Amino acid sequence: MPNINLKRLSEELGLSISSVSKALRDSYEISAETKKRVLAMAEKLNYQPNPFASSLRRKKSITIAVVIPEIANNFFALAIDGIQMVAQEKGYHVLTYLTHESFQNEESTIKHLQGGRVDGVLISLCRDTDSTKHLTSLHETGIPLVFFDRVPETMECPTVTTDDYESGFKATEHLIKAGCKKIACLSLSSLLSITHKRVHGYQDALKKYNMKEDPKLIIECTNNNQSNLEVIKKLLAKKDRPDGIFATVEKLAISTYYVCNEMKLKIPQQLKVISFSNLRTASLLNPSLSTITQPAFEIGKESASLLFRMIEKKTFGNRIDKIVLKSSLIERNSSR
Amino acid sequence: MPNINLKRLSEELGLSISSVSKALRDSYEISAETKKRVLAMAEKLNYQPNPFASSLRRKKSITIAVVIPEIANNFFALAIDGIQMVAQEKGYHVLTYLTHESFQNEESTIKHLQGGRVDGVLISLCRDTDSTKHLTSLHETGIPLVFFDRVPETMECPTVTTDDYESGFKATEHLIKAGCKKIACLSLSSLLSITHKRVHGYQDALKKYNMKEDPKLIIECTNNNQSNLEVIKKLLAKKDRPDGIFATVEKLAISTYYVCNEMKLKIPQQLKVISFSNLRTASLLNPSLSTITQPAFEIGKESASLLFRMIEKKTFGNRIDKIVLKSSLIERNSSR
DNA sequence: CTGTTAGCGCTTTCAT
DNA sequence: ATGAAAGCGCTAACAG
Repeated sequence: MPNINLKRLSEELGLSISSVSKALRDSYEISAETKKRVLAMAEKLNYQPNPFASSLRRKKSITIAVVIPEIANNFFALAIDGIQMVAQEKGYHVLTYLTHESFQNEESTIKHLQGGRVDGVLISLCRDTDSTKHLTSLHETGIPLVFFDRVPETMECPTVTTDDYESGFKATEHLIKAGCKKIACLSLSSLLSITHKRVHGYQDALKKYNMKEDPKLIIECTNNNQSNLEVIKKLLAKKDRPDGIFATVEKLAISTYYVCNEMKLKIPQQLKVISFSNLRTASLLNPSLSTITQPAFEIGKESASLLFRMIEKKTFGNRIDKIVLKSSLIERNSSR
Repeated sequence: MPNINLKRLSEELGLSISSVSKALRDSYEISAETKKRVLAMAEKLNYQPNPFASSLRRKKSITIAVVIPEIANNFFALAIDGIQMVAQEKGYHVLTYLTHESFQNEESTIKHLQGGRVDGVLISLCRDTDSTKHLTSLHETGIPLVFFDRVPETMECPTVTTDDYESGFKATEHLIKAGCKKIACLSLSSLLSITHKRVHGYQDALKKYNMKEDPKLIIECTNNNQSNLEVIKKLLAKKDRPDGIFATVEKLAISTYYVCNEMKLKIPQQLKVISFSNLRTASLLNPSLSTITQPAFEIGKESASLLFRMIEKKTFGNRIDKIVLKSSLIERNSSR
């Protein structure tokens, strides 16, 4: 902890503590002359205000929290980048919490945040979240809360998402047009808004092209990578294996690549794969991969901007913003 | 901010504030009976302590800061994952700051942290850092500081790094053994410990195999992606272009892939590339890529563990830890 | 324009 | 075993 505080500064300057405080906050009550002296002395002694004293008194922390399932994930890393950019502009600090897809972690994190440690919370739900009690409880304490990407489906709240349904539809359509007759869909969890909607788009695309939907082809994966690999392997080992795969999240696409690699299945000749992915180098490393790329950085920026509007009460009364951004479909020569 | 505090709790229970406080901290001065009552009431009213009051009083924040150049970067994302894991175990909060490779940002961030907002700092320097004044200043306030990966070379301090010199040596040797006659080296900045050491390894490998070192083949890149692309393009457009490239950081490898893609240069037939990379899927997407992979997650864990040892004063007096982990060289069929 | 004063909510002696 | 009281460092009325 720093040992040089307002008291010390004021003694050094022969001023009262409050005058020094006001000078430092550039109050109109203080003469330009004094301000200069104070600033100079603060600089000289390398004065750094104690943030806790200030937060305690002013009842604001100049800090926001970001709660996400994981960080070693291109989407979330980019989103955080966008969030940090906005936060930095506003002079806010950013606390990051990882839930590792565990509802328990999410719950306890949110509970801790009710202590007033932050002025606002950005959150992307974990795959197991099936209750919103902790979230409404946080909301009730008056702390602004914005959901991004993985949002609750049964709660009125501000959200920033992408066009999941449309993207799922288009991705599937892409595979159909590329000649696929049997398309599997890898989903994370039916509880999750994103996969739920993406799968719905998949189903409707099949319907549109009069392809019958086979429930066994919609595979709900777990949070265990090993078991996901096995399930995918089993799927692709079948004689009548699918000729197309729609992976609703990047991680499952990577698992698919891995299995194909192991089984010597050629993409796209033997299996066409399309996935949500923010692996920006994927098509550089393998030019035949089609992806749906979310504007992750923009999602981060939009979410943070919305949150700050709420913190600064610049958003009206009980208006609830729902921002939807567009993903981009990057089609490669998978039809070749 | 929460409205339910110790005062309210104590009124509800008919106890004094201090007794309630002690009960919640499980003090031996309080009877088991009372503790139970207090805990129950705290639970019932969903009491969350005000972290600022506590921090102000106890002069500790239960928070650490992580200062890194960027987050949309596989190495740093994984490192943060490791850091968060340890921090979470210890019940600490994690503040993240991005410098975006700007020395100014780094300086002002470090300066802010002198206010006592955190109990310790983990930092990986930005490419332009050429002074350690801000760092020694932070150190002098008594806040424990651990450097990881990008560490200062002119300052006695605890560090967690990988075997950069050896890896650079081996990577270059790999290219030489694969038949390369003219090997270029893409460096980020000579100010940076990691690239400095990696380039040194490159130079010594050339020496060992009696290949003359051409200073024009050691290319110091900038923080501007566009201009890096142009430099690489120019390098590869030459009639006597190199037949091997050693990229000291992942970003430059990706730029290289990109240029090769554009110029229709085949990797590895026409150009062998090896790079530091934590793009775990690289070889999945293109099986001919060789990489040096750093144990990023472990680096994060080790750094955080070391920091906590320092915070808890479990590390002796003026002992300075220097932890070096090993990278792994993943050799692919680039010699074919 | 400057100073005095009363807390913010919590921890921690020190009494009882 | 419990309570009274001081104070962490800062801000914001309110006086002067």
